[in-house]
Amino acid sequence: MTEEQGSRGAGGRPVATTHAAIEQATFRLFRERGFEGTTLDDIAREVGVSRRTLFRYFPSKNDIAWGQFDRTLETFRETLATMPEELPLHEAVHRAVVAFNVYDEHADPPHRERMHLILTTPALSAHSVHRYADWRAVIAEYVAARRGLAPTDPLPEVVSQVALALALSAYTLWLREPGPSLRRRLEDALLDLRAYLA
Amino acid sequence: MTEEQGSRGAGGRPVATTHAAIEQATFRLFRERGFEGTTLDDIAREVGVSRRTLFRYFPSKNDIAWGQFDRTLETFRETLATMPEELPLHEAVHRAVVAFNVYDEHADPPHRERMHLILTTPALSAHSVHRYADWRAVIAEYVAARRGLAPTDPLPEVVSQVALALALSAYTLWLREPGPSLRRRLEDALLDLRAYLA
DNA sequence: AAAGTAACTGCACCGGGTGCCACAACGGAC
DNA sequence: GTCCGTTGTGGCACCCGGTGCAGTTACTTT
Repeated sequence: MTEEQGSRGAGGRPVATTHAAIEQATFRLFRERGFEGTTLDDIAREVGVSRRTLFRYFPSKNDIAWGQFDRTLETFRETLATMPEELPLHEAVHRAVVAFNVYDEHADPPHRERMHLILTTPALSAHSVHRYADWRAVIAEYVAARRGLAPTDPLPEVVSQVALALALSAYTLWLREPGPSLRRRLEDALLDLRAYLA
Repeated sequence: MTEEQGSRGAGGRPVATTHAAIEQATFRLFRERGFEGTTLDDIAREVGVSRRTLFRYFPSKNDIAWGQFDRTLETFRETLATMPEELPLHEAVHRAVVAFNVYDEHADPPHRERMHLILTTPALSAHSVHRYADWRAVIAEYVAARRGLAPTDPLPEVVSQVALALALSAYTLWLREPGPSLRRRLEDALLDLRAYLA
């Protein structure tokens, strides 16, 4: 449930809802009526707040689907930071990516439902570019730090783009049919790439 | 200028404009007022048609920026199809990607301006996911055909995603500063990836 | 001149998103 | 208990992209 309201500054009107509550109500509606079939008025009514208030919690309808992704990015950054220096760069990045994606397997709403929604809804898959850019920036920073480069240099750019490409392939295949685990899909994607380039 | 109106069926009111005319007027306005600062009413006025008519030529404001991309995809498909069978798969894909992107270097509006607009405007870079998906599908089909797989199998999926990743890296670097040519950037991206994985 | 046809226009409407301001609900000071 | 500062909420007006529909315009054919 991930309680919110930690360390609320003194005074002021109490909040009427939480990110988590909005997220859950929203997913419930998306499940029933689909993404396009659900208006922000519907969500506001379901949550019990005004439409205007929704925008104080999420900057757009699209963003609700990603929840507080920026929070989990912090975890990702830490995971990368704690990778042993001895590990080859590609190995460190790969392990961190796997750890990051296997991590919130039991999130709420469930990982699979969220990713399925995102990857099959046109508006969401388009909007997600911005979340992916944030994710890539984390990788680019790590690569740049380890190689003494700027995050805007060629290598960090290429590595972060390719890492995303592999992750997206893995997710697409994983969501299409309930065969191998996501972890397995991620491993296989890398193997396929290596075999392809060899 | 790419004249349109080839083989117009008999009868009916003549067209009031062309895709090319709309594209040019639009880029002029984007250059002056920016993407967000330009409304569809502005464009319609500039072109000399009604707002409603714009939607008969382009499905959305975003799509104007890509022009008739689907046409150029046909070229891409043919380029791939004529690659020698003897060439290793990765080599064939790579050469086709390079040829495709160096091809319309002298397009109108200019290649560089278009790509800069697309990659720096948030709404456009998000929307472009759909064009990229079309582009990837062409690659996936080729890979599938050569390997006797379905386009939805792992290898075609991974290869098309990675090819896009490399292309996007190359474009990003190419647009950021006027150093090496786009062709060079594409070559280097692949070299960087190989070095990274080695 | 009339009929047929294809494209354009105008209008009403929907939904996401924003700026602005008034108001509600709390805690603290006295 | 009252007043005050604080902070989130609510309502409203408005902008803009996008769609459905119905009517009109301009050309070709017979």
